[in-house]
Amino acid sequence: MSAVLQRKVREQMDILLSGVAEIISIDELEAKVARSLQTGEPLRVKLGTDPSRPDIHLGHAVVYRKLAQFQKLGHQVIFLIGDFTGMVGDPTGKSSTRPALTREEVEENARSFVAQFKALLDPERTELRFNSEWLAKMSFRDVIDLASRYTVARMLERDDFAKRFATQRPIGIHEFLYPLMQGYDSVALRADVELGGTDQKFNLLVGRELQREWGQEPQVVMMMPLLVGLDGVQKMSKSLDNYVAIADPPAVMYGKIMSVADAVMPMYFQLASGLPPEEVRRVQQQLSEGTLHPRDAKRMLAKSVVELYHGTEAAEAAEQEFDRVFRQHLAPEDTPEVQISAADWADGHPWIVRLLVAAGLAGSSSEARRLIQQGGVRLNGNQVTDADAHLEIKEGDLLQVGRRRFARLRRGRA
RNA sequence: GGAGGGAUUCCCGAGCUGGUCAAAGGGGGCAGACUGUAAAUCUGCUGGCGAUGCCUUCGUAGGUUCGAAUCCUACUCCCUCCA
Repeated sequence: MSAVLQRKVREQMDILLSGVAEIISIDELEAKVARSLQTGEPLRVKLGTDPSRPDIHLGHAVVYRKLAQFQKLGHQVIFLIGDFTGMVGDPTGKSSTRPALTREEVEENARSFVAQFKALLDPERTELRFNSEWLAKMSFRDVIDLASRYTVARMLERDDFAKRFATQRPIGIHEFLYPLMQGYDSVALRADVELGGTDQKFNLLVGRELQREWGQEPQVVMMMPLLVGLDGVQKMSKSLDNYVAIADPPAVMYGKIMSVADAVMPMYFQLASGLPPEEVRRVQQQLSEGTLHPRDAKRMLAKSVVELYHGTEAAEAAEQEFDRVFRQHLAPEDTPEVQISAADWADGHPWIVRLLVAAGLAGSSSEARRLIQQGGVRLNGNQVTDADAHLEIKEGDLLQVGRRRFARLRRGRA
């Protein structure tokens, strides 16, 4: 290997290995990168995704950003939508079966994915594929052939299967097919590298085995750390509602990140912020030394993440808005206006309970009463204490429940 | 194929010798205090209704009873064990 080539390989490897949780194997990746540089043939880098949930959150983004690095280095990235896989229960989940999607839904979700990852990947240079392309064509004979390439013993190496088998909980035969399908995707795509979270290890490795069976060079598998959710305990997921979607509007995104547990801030800086590694290290050090207030660190974090997806201007606006609402306890700039019907308006002297329900700040009059009793209701900043009160209101009055739910009152026509 | 266990309010889960059960406890959520926006902690609330009472809820449909989440019958759905 020439010195020049060696240096180029080194450069790519430095970038590609940053932030990676585990890779199998470094040597194989280095060899592939070197060969790619020599032949000018880009590496084929695969990322599979579940199409049933088209919301990309910061946890996914960790992997997407790694994919983007490959793309920037000139490699061919393949965004695989597992539309066929979606019909089988995913054993990684809590044995909940994924819904089968219609053709239309799949296509719509695909568009949604592209729209979302535009902030990270260049759609023009991204190969978008669906695994039904090859899986739907397989006959039962083909499936048997595929199944014959793997053994039950090896399947049971998978942690989830092993546990369920040991505790005599059911394992559907079809669940064995799931890793096989994902692995076969790598064969069909002739993947050089497959990316995934650390929880995907088993499936990713099956891809290597199957590629060997089909006479291909096994893919390198690169696993990214799983980002914990906002609660700082469980992994980020939509169903746990502890996620930040990359499509979240700036203000929402900023607010969510400000609510992240302090303990996981360093991890967020590392995996989710757009800040360079040196900067991240500096912040982490200052935090541990106590020279940087955690709140200020979190502000930096929130701003940098919003900046990544929405730009500097939006990030600054989000920060100002946040300070306004949460530090100064003022109503947000864009306080939602609600139309109060004439009946509920009651000539400017509505029953407060009714008003709260009409404004959408309480789900029922019982709830409205409770909120008042607990001292959580304010009209123009004045606490309302009497649930039977008929208060005087006028256009533009501000009704507030709790610390952050506001409504600007407007008189409706009807 | 055989034997048995269970379905309770947003979730988990008591209650099931019939009334005192809108139903314990925990979780989640909401509100209040504290604060850094938090987290942790503490307190309260958590079916509906212009309400010291009334209405609807305990898998579904019937029945017994003055009265049923609690007893009986049928049905539906889950689960465990044996084969």
